[in-house]
Amino acid sequence: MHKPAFSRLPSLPSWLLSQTALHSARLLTDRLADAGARGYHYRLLATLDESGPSSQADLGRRSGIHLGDVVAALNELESAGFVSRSPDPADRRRNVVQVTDAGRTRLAELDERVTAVQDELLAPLSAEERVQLTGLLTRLLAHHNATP
Amino acid sequence: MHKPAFSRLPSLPSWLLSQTALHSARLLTDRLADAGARGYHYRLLATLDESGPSSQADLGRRSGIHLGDVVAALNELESAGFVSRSPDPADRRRNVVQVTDAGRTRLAELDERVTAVQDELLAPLSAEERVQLTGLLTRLLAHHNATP
DNA sequence: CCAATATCAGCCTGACTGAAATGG
DNA sequence: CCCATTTCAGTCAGGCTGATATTG
Repeated sequence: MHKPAFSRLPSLPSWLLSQTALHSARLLTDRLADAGARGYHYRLLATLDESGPSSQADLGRRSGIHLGDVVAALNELESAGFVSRSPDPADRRRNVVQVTDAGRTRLAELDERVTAVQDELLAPLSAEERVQLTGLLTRLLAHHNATP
Repeated sequence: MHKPAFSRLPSLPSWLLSQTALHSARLLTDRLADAGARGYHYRLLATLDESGPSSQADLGRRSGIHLGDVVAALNELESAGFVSRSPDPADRRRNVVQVTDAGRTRLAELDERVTAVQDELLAPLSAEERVQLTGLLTRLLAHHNATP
């Protein structure tokens, strides 16, 4: 027989990763969309909150979002009043991007949703298993980020 | 201080999943592209090889590829001579899709590449850790596939 | 002259939706 | 009449590239 007793896709680690990541992304996108936000908005607000006022280029590097996308997402965040852009007096090529008070409130709101998603995502795993999983994934990520 | 000592993104399971899946997808896409193939081609050939001649609708269900995309990918596979479409005599709405001999050779070639990618992907993990990881991911996937 | 910045326009993949035509 | 099938057209998000103008 040339027919294997298993299907290969569901047993491939690359498949498992892509499928679980897809479920995860759906959960996240949906929860954020419920609040009228996208993934980029959360990532930018979180990065901005953690590293303080930055130029757009720095923001892109730290958040891992490409500059073109940073521009578009910041336009949206600025329209909603969650960030402010002002020219840097020290370097007039730059915009200094800052989180507003409304932006901090927004971030807290999104943080809650993101945390809820983590719990939904890992629901079938025990606390120890969650630590195992994040540990293994962290090592994989470190390895592949180190060797491009 | 309102600034946490960690950045939250790298510690979120959903982030770890999406990033490792991204690396994985890049590895896979690149290796397949080296042979002039895409992910859909491999998935369709593998599904076809495992479940035998099928209608396009069945193929889509089994491989998890949407019908519109099945059509496009089959067009490509048929042009390359890896699959053949013929009208089903029993139900003339259907196309029966079959793998050709060239298609089986092609699948073997792609299978090798896919296997190599798994090894590259899991390089930093020991054999036991690989089993751990696939086990945890399999449980996550089963859970989320069961509760849509 | 060169480097960095900000912006805009567009490509590609994968997942997904809707409409239309045809045959059972 | 209803339903399944096939096909095409198009949406959307994320990741990515290239060109341009401006400033240092």
